[in-house]
Amino acid sequence: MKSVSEFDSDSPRHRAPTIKDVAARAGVSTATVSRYLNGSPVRQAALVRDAIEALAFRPNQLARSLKSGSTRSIGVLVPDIANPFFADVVKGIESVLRTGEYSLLLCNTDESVERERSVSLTLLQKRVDGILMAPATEQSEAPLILRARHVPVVFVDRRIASDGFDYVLVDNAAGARQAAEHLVSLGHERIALISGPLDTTPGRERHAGFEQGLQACGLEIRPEYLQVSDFREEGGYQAAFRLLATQPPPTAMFVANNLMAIGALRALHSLGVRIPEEMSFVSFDDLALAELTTPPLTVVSRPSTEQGVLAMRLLQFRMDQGDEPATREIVLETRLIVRGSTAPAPVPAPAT
Amino acid sequence: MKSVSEFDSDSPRHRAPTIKDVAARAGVSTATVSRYLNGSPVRQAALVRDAIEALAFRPNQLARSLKSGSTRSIGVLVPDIANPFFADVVKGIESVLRTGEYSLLLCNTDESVERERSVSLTLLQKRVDGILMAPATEQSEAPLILRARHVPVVFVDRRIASDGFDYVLVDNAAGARQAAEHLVSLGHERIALISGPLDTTPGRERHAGFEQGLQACGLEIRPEYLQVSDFREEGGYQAAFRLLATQPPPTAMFVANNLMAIGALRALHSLGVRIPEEMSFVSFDDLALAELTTPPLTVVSRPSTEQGVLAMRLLQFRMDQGDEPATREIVLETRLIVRGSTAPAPVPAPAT
DNA sequence: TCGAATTCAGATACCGATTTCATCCGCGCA
DNA sequence: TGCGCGGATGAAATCGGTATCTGAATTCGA
Repeated sequence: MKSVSEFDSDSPRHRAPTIKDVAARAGVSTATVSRYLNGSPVRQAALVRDAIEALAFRPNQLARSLKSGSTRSIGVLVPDIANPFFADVVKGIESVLRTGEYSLLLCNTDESVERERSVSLTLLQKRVDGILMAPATEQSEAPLILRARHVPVVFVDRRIASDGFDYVLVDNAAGARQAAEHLVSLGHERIALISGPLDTTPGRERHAGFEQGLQACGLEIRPEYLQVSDFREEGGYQAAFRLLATQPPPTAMFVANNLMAIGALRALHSLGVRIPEEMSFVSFDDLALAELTTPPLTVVSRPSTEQGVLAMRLLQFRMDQGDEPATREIVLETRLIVRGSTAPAPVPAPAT
Repeated sequence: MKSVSEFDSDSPRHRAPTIKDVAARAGVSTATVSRYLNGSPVRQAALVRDAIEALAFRPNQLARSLKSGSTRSIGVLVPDIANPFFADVVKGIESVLRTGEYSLLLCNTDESVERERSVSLTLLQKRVDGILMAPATEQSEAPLILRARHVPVVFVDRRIASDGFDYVLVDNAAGARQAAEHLVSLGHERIALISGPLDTTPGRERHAGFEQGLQACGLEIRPEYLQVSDFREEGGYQAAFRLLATQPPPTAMFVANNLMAIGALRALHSLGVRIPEEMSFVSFDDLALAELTTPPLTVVSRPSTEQGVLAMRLLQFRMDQGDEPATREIVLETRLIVRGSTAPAPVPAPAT
């Protein structure tokens, strides 16, 4: 083999230039280049700058992170990025990230604890500086693994059973209660509920809040009017179908999230059920076209993007503070937006 | 200061265990542990396994990546994750990732070339193995920087001016043409267009396709019926308002994406314009509630999630193949879904 | 003009893994 | 019993940066 020293030293085929290449070109040591990069005063600054420019050198963040212990990246675990709510949350997170140099590692968990676990381990290996997550269930163990490793974790929208974590939540119970009271105040008595999984915070709290709201008005939810579903469009579709098959059918329904609401509406639509004449309809979470449907939808709305923003701020704080023991919990307000999909009950209840 | 050697060596306060800790505990060398981790036959396998178990050791991916040159992560650049289309694309990407051990670094570019540039540089420093992006404009320079560094890049939904890249696109022109022909076939002549930015592929192609479609039917778009907007909801709202102020107003409109369509619908709604009696409405991209509005919306639909899946597959291929020169271009079909928001023109055109 | 204080540069250890290379061990066979 | 061989092992180099330590050069005051 002939000598290829020229190739070796001068034109590293596809190799990204390293600090060594810069040092050689500028005629200084790598330590000096490193100092230049980090703002220390360097006499030959001009030479170093030119060398960096000429080679289009970009310091390898991996090497930096390995030494410094900080990767400047955070993990975000959401059940479903195609759910507009979580897309909004992620957008909120992203908008705060932007100010710094952090990156966002996004993971879909598909509501699966198994996947949540494996993804958490991967993030652990990748040494993210912090994690924002909406756990799959309240019994998720992944967060505990993370805490054992002292990775800061902030929960968005959902709790887990064990405490000692930071949270950014919304007042699900109050929102659902408002929805219940609204329906009752319109004279409804045959009221149905399409719930989410009861081992998730929003599922449980919205369910409980709605029942509470009814009970406060002296009503109970009949078993046949209760459908526990899965927060998915298809689940909402099926549930609505089952509800409509009961005799007599309900005159009002509350659907516990946006995707199930879409599914339920599709079902009502396909059965030709008129809203609100035959069925009053309220759901949790606003939807892009909610005010443009006919009738426009009455919903329990909440600040989705803000949930993301606040969660990221909390995580920032947590990452800076290290092991501050006090935990923080932010609970945002929901708002009932009454549009046209709810109306007085068709057969007025007898007055007391 | 007193000696704290016990702390140093025995109870590493918050430090994650390293391969060295495992080696010490198992009484072997780090090389052996490494070999065990990578599947080489090791005599003391049981001891090593126990040590790993006991310490809950997880190899530091940073160190691995530094040595191997592969980070097992890819960057994804989208203009707006809150746009349901891009959320679907990302979900598609994610679903392919899942099979392997890759992670996804998500970046919002907000349609800004400046932000796109800075984010690309960050990803470069993070040494991602590949990048999927929907460039902000066709003149984006970020991809060229990436190519200079030999990072595989696949474009989703949008092109850039320079060639030599892989693409997963949809046939925007055909979709827009179909929309145009559909409106003309209903007898419309006063047809308006709300376009996206013309320096983006979908903006340009849908615009051109729609004009072509009209021209093929012997129609021209009147200047006052043309609004070039920005793919955002607010932009669509404004544009629709301006269109409705013309005299005479158009009897039909085509809106070039989902968010602008929502904005435009809001405007029409607030002005009390009846659809389809006074205005036929078609838009590009399906929407979650599109078939539940009254009337249900006629749209040009396309396989969003599939675009993500295919793009990720292409990137996988590209990352495996290295510097295969041949580029691939996948163009998916659109589909016109005629629902109720388009109807015959109110004043029939005189027959030939 | 000399000595002390201050800067700045270079050599080198280090972060936590992988990998090469030389060594060593046990085993089979003569 | 001795030799050779295959396979497992440990020491050490390496990836690309940062940080410490030491030595040299500069500056300043006396």
